[in-house]
Amino acid sequence: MGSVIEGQARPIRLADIARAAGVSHGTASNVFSRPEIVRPEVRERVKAVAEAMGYAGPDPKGRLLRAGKVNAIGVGTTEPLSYFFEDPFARVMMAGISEACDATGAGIALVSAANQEKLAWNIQSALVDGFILFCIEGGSRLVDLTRERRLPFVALELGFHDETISAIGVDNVAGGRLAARHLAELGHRRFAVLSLTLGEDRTGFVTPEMVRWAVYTGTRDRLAGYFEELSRFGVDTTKIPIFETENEEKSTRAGLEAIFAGGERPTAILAMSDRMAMIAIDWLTARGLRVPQDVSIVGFDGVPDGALCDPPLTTIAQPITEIGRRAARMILDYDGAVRRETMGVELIVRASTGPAPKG
Amino acid sequence: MGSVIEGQARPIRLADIARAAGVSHGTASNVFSRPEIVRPEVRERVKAVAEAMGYAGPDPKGRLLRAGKVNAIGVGTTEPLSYFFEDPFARVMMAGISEACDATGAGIALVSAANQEKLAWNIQSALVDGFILFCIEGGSRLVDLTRERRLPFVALELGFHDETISAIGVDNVAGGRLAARHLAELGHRRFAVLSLTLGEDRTGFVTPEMVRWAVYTGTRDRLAGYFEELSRFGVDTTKIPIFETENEEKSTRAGLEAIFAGGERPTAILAMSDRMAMIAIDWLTARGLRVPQDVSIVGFDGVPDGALCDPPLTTIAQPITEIGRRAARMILDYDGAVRRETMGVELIVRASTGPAPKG
DNA sequence: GCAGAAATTTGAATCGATCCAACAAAAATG
DNA sequence: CATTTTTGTTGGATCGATTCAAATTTCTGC
Repeated sequence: MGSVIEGQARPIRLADIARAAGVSHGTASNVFSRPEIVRPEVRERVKAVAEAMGYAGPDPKGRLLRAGKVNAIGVGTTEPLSYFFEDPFARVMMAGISEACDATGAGIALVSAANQEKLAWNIQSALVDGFILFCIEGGSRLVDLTRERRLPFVALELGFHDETISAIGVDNVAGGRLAARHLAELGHRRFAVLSLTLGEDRTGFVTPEMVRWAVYTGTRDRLAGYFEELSRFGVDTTKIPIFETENEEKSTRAGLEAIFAGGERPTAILAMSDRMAMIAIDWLTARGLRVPQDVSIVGFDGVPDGALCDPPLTTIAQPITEIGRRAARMILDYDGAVRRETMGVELIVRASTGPAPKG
Repeated sequence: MGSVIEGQARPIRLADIARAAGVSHGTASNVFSRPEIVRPEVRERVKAVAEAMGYAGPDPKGRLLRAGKVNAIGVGTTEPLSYFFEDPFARVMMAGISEACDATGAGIALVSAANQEKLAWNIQSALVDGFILFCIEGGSRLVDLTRERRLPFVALELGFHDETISAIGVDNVAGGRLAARHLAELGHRRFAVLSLTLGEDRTGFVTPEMVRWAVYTGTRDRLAGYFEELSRFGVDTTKIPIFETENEEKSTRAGLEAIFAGGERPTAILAMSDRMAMIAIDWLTARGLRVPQDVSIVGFDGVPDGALCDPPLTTIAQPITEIGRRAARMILDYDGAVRRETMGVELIVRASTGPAPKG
């Protein structure tokens, strides 16, 4: 009796178990969430009934509403989800985030979406206690969207003027300086810069005017660091070509074409990411230019791949894992305060830089 | 009036907005989830009130309970979370999963935990519509735990006899054969096997007896493939040393030590993962043994790193990305059926294998 | 055998939304 | 102007659990 022909039975709820076992839902609930406070006899009976009826255990959906905390942190980006598993920088960062999450048993929810609209929806409906945002291209939209959720969040890279949001990044000016000084001390005087994006959605040569209006202050600061230091060595920085790329194959190669098309070829390249630096090594080698004998290259980031490529890359290393760990901790230990942390960077000299060629 | 001294205001609910705007909660709900059915005038008023009160939008926790679907798929493993970002095989697999998720706008929740107890809790309380399980070490516990959630799930690698669970993997016997034939045809007659785990938590040499009782039939099948094919070339397979590792640095090196300690050194190594194969190349090179002149090595998996190492790795490539895509699709398009898919593998000849040394 | 303390159990309230049948108002039709 | 249609709004029921004050049962000690 009871259920009739009914083919598809709907899932069993805790209340069904309670009824079948002849106890109140309160008690049934306790059997699962605080078993020690219910009399052993009753506890076993309820468990037996649950087992017999094929109860899957308290549904987290229901629990969640009452409990409030999801115990997971969301990691958002405007790139496709595969970015997290393919980009070397993201991977190291995620490893750091993972570590902090593992330590407290929290989960990680990856949030992204192809188009603007879906992204908004996904951010709005992500079941998380807070967000860590990879603020690359389109970062400001992402931040705006996230802000509306009114959940704690941290931006990776303090790429915004906005002091009201928590962020964690590195001392970009110092990094720029370190890279520039290293090359200048090796005798280089003719430079080119492979730059990350300054504003939204564009690539190509950059004018000083555009630098002034940069949306991404991280990019701007690295440039500032490069130039301040080079000036001290008497280099005329207004002559240095700056090519803005999207930090991937195509636009970086285009940038190199453009840079080497000119008459006065650089002997040293300042790349704002290891990714671009490695693409540059590749491009140069393919053209018969030797690294570092003909052209020296300094990267930025310090991803593990940089140590493995040929020649191994000289770079400005960020404490990527540590940044990830801290970002996760900020969300996990959120106390309502806005935190902005700046981490130090380190010059790692490997084989992609050498003395400037004579003449 | 109303709220008094009260420092910490509790978050605004949709009902609060409805009251403040003088509409029913039904209408307020519609303003956010189906704005087109509410009169523009009312809609704007409610939105204005929401804005003014600092409403964060409908809380997904509430929505979830009613909707039932989370729109996210869980990916579980017994390894720490960083496994997903560091292991090359896992990364390619995740890229495939990501692709399928991106296509439908679903999210990915990473589930793991250091200890047994936490893992159980995390699986039980993961907010997902289904699971994809990385069944490596400790896979059976993971499967048991997941089964209790009574959500759809797919095991990666059909590493279990159990025909009642959905799984997707490759034709391990065929893969084993392909690898073995390739080496045999190059003239090799003395072999050694670097094996993945057969049962739980052990490393060391393996006896035929143990192979018979293998928990992980994937491992067993690869072995079977190796041996069947080698027999056809007249090799006495009972003499081939099989060393079981945990697919990482330490135990693999230990295995190589053990294998090369014997008098009769192999001229060819069958490794059940690219990871082990690459560690082996490293180990051999460090001992002054040339690959492939002195020792040939065939890997298994076909991870991208294999093409980049020195010498580039000959391997049995699995369609890893495709497996990931299909696994995700199985969960996303779940229809209640148990599906078991077996994908083909492919021999990719690169430079880690060559003719057997004379003598 | 009984008062009082301790241990369990109960059931209503709550978490924050969505859904839908019923109703009301406005617009279209005859 | 009465009647049907169309369009919008309402409020109760529901999703599946947890919580907690109050009620009940069991245990102690005398």
